[in-house]
Amino acid sequence: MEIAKAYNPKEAEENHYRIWEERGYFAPEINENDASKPYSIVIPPPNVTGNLHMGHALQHTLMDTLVRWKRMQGYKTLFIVGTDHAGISTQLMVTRQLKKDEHKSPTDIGREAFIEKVWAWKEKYGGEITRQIRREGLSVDWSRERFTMDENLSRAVREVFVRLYEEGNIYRGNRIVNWCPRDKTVLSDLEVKEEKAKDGKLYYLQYPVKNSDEKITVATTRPETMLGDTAVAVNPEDERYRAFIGRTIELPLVNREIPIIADEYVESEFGTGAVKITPAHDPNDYEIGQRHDLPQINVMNKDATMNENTGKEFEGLDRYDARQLVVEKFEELGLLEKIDDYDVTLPHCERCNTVIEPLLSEQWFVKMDDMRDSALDLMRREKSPRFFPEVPYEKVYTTWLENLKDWTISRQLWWGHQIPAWYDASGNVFVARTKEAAAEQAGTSDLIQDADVLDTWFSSALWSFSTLGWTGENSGQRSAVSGQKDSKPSTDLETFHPTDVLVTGRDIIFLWVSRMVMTALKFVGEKPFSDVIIHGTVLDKNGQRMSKMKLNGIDPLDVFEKFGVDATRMTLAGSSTGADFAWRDEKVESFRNFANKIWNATRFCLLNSEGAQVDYFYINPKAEVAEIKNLIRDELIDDIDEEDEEFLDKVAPEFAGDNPKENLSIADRWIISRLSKTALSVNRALDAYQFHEAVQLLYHFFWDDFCDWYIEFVKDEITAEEPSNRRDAARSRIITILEQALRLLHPFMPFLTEELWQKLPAVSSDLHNPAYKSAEQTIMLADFPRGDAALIDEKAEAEMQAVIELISKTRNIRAEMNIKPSDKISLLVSAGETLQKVFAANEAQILKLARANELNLSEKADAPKASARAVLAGGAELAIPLEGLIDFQKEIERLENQLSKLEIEGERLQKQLANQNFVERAPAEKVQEIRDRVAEITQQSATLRQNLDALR
RNA sequence: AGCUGAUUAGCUCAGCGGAAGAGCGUCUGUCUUACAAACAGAAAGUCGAAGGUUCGAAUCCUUCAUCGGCUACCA
Repeated sequence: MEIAKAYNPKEAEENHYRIWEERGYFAPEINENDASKPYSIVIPPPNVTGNLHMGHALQHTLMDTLVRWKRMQGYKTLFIVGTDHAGISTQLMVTRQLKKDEHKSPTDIGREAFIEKVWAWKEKYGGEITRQIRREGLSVDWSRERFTMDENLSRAVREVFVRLYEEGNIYRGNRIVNWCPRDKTVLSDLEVKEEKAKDGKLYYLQYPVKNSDEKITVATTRPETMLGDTAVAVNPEDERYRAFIGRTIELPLVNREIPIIADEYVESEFGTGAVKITPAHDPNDYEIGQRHDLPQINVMNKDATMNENTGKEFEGLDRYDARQLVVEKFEELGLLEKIDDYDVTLPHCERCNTVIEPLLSEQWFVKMDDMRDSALDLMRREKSPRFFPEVPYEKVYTTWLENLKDWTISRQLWWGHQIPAWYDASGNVFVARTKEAAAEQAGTSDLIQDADVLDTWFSSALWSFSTLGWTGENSGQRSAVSGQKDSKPSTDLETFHPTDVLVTGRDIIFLWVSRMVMTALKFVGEKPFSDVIIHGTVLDKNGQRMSKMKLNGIDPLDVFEKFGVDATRMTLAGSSTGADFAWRDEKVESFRNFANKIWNATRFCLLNSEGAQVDYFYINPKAEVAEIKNLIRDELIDDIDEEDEEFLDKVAPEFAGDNPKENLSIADRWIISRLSKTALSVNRALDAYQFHEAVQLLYHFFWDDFCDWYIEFVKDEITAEEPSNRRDAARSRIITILEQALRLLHPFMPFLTEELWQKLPAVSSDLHNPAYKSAEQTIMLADFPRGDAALIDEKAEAEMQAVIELISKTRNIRAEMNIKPSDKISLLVSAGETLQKVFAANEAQILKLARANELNLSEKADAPKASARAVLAGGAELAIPLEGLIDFQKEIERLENQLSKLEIEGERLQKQLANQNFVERAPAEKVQEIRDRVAEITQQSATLRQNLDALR
């Protein structure tokens, strides 16, 4: 068989995905077993305009690993993929494009034409992210791909909006909101991020008090807002200002008389203790304004220029120019007391980084109280969803919910779900599922739809169920949208909701996770997912966050190119769950090397595979006997008495036993035991979402146990030139173990494992999980090894350990005594009867791996003085005669070194045993364990001392 | 300001009550018939500091230090 000397990831990555997809392996329908339990994950929908970054690659890897693992276990798996229309980002991008290509703004071409442009743009560029998802190897069901603006999902949005409105949980209100002057839209609190201003200043302005020479100084960071001041507030307890309360300020520049009021909100210690109040431009001032019934004077336009309320000098000026001018004017008037440097953090638009202007505006809001309570209730009652890691995210989630405020959902954009509200000529509002329904309510079709669209996260909040056909399209059954309370949910929704686990970053716990919980509870009546995995952040190699600004981002596609997708996936899955980690190419490199190791181990097996086949009974012969017994018993049908059973016991092994499957060597039983333990542990680790642990287990099983020891141990047998049953059995055994290992690795390394698995002799769909019997052969559908506890063989492991120790200590002596690799040596080993047998059984391997030409076993070896020595476990001793080669002084040092290490350990343990409290309180096994170890140390030390004496 | 997380070998990180691990790097050998992207061997850490709980602490508690994250406020 031709097989390349090194693994080339590209080939495997190009070949298999298309086949997997075409043959429908990703769709749940591939599962033929009606009794299969469902397992579902919805992908957090990336922005349709987006490109894959490391955060995606990480969460995608984790999700795909889980889905592939569960699919192989026979679950009916659905991995839902889709994209988000990402209102602001997409609109920004298309606007930029429009400007570049046609030198036009959206308003130049009008709403309808603009939206057409966005759709066209989406068709053209929106596929990028989905191509990248294919590149990652994600086993998502493309036949169910969704987009948040699909008709069905849009219907779900309107349905939810109308229902919330009808019960009074959506309302319109005039409030202080976060306004982005550049995008000219309102933003929710979560779309605003706080950033330190570069050179913040605190301006001290003096306001003259009417009918006096006195002035009150107020401090402000935004002097331009003084044009909209309608009061000055002080703390009622503040002695300094008590006399001023109730008097009047003559507001400079605008010549308006405003009152001096008292309010608890004002902190006397801060600034001057007197605060200018601008109810239309500050949330706190707004509150104070409400309490004192102050007028609200809006002084800004939507683009943050000053408006007509500010007078001729200011009108039309940008907010920062206005600020400058206000300060100058105050200076001219002699009313500018001082300007201090001041650290101030300002809200910025998450998308365009413009400084947010708080202003008063009419918007749509969702009242969250009821939904919030049910989410909190779910957590309290069922501790659901379960967060991984639980600390700190459960608390983060809960605390946020407890302090939840109403959600601003309208956006002054064109790209998105237009709000299903219509106005008649006199401004009455009609909220309905369709324009027709609104017209019916209104009694006229002369209606204008609300121009605003909904927050992108409004549709994302419904993702867990809107993608599964909540509006009825997948079922042929009646739609949930008909408005009839008794309508039934669709099949996908019934089967796959709630989903099993959500994998996401911590930045959207509030934006998305919590809202999905709330909407699913309300509209489906159940939680959207059981578990939430919060993964860490991938940082750059200096531990900094990756960002476009800093240009320190690492493009996953570059990494795929350089090291392969599988190596990248292993790197990502191998990072500790939930913890941030610094990206290092060296890490991927080591997994690239691992992939190559797997490739070459397989290559070795394949180069020696004539006469071999994958057959699980080679590593579990008892299972074959049991199966044959079952087959015969089934044939006999009628009552089977004890005699028959005895007969079966005798006959069955003969049917199975015409080959040497039963003749397992110590090394065979050892590797089978290791394999079983590994499989058990990998399953356990994945159950607990401990991906990195599973990765470590697989890495070390494959490289250390399988490659470094097992292959070396059976190499001679497998490469024997003469064909024989024995050789075929050995070849079948190793290839069967390899095949099991490939299955275990597949969820992490899908491409490599499929590529190699397909090359193995006699693989077929017989190896599939029973749920996929009629599918064409693929490792994707192979049964995931559960690990058989009955195949764990502690005796074989201990015996193999003794052999490994003998070889290792020999190698150690060779290296330390500078014995040339080509020089053969003799091994004199003294050991008890049992160990002698073990060593004898592995003589050939010991000689080969230790580069020795002689293994001399005895109860008590009579080694020449000129020998290098080592003590072994179980009271055994190794001596290597080195006449003429040995440096006695050096050998003495070696032995003294060993002795001192043992003595240090021995002393520590002795001390522990001397402690009455320890012996009485520690578990008996622990105490025994230490006693055993002390006994061994004592024996080994004695031997070493004897050897030393002999040398001196 | 509040709440959180981290601090373990030169680097990146596991381990989270029974006594120190990995990968990379370093040093020494080696083309030993799958793999030099490899093989064999070795060196390297009073587990941030100080107290406490415990028979026993890297692991639990308290305080401190340094570095992150989140939330809120900021006239």
